[in-house]
Amino acid sequence: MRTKNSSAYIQEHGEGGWRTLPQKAGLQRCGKSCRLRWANYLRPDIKRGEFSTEEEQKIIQLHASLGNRWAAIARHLPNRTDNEIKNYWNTHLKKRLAETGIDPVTHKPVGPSSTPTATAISSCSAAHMSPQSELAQPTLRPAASASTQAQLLNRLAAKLAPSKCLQAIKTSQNLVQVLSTEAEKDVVDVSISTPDMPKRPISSTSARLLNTMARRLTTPLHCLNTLKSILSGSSDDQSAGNKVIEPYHDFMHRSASASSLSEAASDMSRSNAISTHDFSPLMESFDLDMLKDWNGEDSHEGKVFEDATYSWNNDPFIENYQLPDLDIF
DNA sequence: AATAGGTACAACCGCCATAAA
DNA sequence: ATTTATGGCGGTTGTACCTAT
Repeated sequence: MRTKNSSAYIQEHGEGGWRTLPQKAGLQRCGKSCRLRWANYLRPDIKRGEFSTEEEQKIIQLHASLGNRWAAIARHLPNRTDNEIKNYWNTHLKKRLAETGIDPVTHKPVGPSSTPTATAISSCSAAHMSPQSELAQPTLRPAASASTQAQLLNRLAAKLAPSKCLQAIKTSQNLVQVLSTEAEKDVVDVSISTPDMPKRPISSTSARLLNTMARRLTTPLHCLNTLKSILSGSSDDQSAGNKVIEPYHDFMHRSASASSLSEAASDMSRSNAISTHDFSPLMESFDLDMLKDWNGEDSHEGKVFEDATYSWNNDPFIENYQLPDLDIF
């Protein structure tokens, strides 16, 4: 195609009228071909070059929610074309996820059983994490020896959007009873944040809250069930007895409708309420079996998580472990 | 230097939705 | 109500380029 002709024609006459464009521009192409050439290559506002880490993470998150709806994904990445994103997914991201033990279609850990190994969780988490999260490792021990417990929290932290989730936590009567005054203060701090509020303070607060939760909740199982309840908006959680968190539940309900997902996500994004991510794959990957990895690992050796007497309080690792700051988008 | 295999990305194809006739 | 034109979309292919042997 003679690029100069089509570009000049479109810049002079604007987009549209693709059927007549080839004839008027003196091209031996069909209109459809010209439109694609313009949309995917010639358009002057197209961003070229390497995808940033932020863009990569956004694509992964959006793909988990939207699937192969490249045009919808592209709308969240300014100046990137759906074709470019599709190609980048197929040639880079899909492969990278597969290598880290994540099914690129379902975004769940792969393997003979549905139970992810600690390594898979860690890798998955890293694949989904922000640059800050990826770089910020536990201060007390290297990442390679981080416990599954920490990885669970790490992964959760990477997924949580602060405002709505933490507001949900705040409104959870069960948790408010469990959390200390200090923790609740953190929640209040977050709930009054505005869309213009810088990310880092929110993230730090989110991390502090999760750390506090990890310390205060009586057992890992209790914590897990509570978190599952919060994030799923379940109305019949038995162990934690939480009530439905309306705002979050509303989002989940709206997200269930593919046709309205984009609109719902857009609404929630505008209100700084929650990320566009669908948490259901995350929730399904929170398999109780995976908690068994806690047994016999490092400082948890010999402790059985099902044991109701086991408390995270005074656990030296949890006490001192600092979740990395989160990248909220 | 030649070749095979892999990779990246633009382009193509077929299907679908929608608006206009 | 039906047909046609048009544009949008996702899957796939073609090809240039790179790398290893």
